[in-house]
Amino acid sequence: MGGVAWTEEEDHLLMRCIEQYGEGKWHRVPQLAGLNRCRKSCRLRWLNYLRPNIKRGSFAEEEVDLIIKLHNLLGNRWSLIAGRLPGRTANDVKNYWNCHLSKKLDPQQIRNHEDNDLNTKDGIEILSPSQPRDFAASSGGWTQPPTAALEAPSSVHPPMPEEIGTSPSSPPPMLYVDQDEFNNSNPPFFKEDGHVLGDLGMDLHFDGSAGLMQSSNQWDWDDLISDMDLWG
DNA sequence: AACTTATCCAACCGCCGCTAC
DNA sequence: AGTAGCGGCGGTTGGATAAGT
Repeated sequence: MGGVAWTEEEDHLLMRCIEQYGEGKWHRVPQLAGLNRCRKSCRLRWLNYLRPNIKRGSFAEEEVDLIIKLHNLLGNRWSLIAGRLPGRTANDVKNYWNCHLSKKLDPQQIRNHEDNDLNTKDGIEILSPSQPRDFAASSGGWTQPPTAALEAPSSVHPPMPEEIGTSPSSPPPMLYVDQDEFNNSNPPFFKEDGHVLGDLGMDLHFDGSAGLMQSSNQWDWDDLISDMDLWG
């Protein structure tokens, strides 16, 4: 393996420690469990192998399908993708992608898959948010509508979740969308007095002058991006 | 049977954001 | 405001095993 493999005894010690003290406080786990492992190794071993209800074995067809869709939406955000696959870990999903899908699916195949599903829905193109982690610093963020959105108003641009609602000073989440698209759209934009009421417990407001949508409350942007999948 | 190559996947590494001080 | 410590994440590594020659 890539590193020193865990022994049965080590697994036992770790499991007993978690049972006794619970998850979290990983910095204390090696000491509490009497393990000669770093906090990260303990956490990883627990999350990827020892945790209850972990599904092992090959991925079902539906799971693979979902991985492809979610990867299209979320990029390499394996923990988020894994969150939508009960019993699967981020490492599992990542490994599966790297071993199977990234090789078997060339870009054109992935594009075809997207076209058949949710990426071109009612003329609204959902772009993959595969932005760099230092997106805000490198591009100045999206506090102003990006030029591309103005030039291509039919696009909806999901911003990076990291840029949204992560601190009190963060601007509210926004979607840039053309007003005609908004006015003529079927779900996912359920309109009511200028507000957009999806089935996600969100209240989105369309600002026609700015050409953007904005939420009136804090909500999980990752869930929106993921749940767009469910609107199909 | 022996060797080489490809594949799989558990584990490690380095970085990031958050929080407490 | 600056910093250290922490949890968490994604990328990469490398050993085991399967498949091919």
